[in-house]
Amino acid sequence: MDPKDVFRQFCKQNDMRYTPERGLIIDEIYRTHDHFDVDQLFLRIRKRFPGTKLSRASIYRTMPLLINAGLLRESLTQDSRICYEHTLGHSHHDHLKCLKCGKIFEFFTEVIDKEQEALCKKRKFKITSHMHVIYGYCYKCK
Amino acid sequence: MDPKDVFRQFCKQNDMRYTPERGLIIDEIYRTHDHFDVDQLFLRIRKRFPGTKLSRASIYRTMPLLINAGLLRESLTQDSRICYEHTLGHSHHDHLKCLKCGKIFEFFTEVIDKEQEALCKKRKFKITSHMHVIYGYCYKCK
DNA sequence: AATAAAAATGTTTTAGAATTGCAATATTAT
DNA sequence: ATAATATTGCAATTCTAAAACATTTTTATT
Repeated sequence: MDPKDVFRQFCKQNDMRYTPERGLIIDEIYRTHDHFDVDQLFLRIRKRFPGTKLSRASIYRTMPLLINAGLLRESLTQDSRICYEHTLGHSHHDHLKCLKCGKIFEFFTEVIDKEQEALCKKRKFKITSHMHVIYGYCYKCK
Repeated sequence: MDPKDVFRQFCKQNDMRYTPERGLIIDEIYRTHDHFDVDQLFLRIRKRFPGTKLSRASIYRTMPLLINAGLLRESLTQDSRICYEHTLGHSHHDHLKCLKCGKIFEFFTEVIDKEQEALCKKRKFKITSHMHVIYGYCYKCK
């Protein structure tokens, strides 16, 4: 399903407007599978569409909307900036982060996932999301 | 082993001074098992010892020292503030965080720990630390 | 004990990301 | 077309964390 359609739907349901700026933001977010922060996204859009004058403020204001719409989630924070990654068609995963080169690798294991669920069930804790990051050195840097 | 002794040792080894302020900070950190951020710690010390005039700056400067000394680690970030928890006598664990009441629960499972190690071995990734937080609603709030 | 050298402290600034206020603009509904 | 309302961009503000710097405290040496 197209993320922009999802957001159009979401806008209708919440008395919000699907604007060109928001469309632009979603476009750029879904153009790649990379993690990004607000400033990087801003610069990427600038570069691709030198004519537009989309402001950082709009991006800041749009992020929580996209999160609520289920299109985006906060990912692992780098250098004190909040990082995001899109969720549609991007299967669930967690991260390995190299402390030397800064590179981020994704991982997923059934075992951990199942164990998480079992654990929460036992504790009567209703999971909505989670964050799991392993820090260390990648095969190149260690 | 007493955390203050550990830090005294650490100071000796690194040409640093064990000052009353640092002692005060360690005392307060080890008085409870709670997670805390710099401001909370500052206020706690203020309250307990109204006479002292320890500054936030000193606490900010002391945190990395305690981390290097192995007494403290960064824990889960709340509301954009860095949170810490002491490590001595506080066995390794991860966190469940309730999105409603804000309460933090600790958990540990052998299975997840082992799986992490296996996964990193396979990928030739050398682990130094990790962060694993599950968000959701606790048994009281859901 | 007195003094010099070094480290740590508190106060005040600064840096930077994120948020907000507000006037201007764009969109929607009538 | 017009009124009502949401969204935008800019500028100003907030807030945490980190310096700068002069002062105080501690240590080492005599």
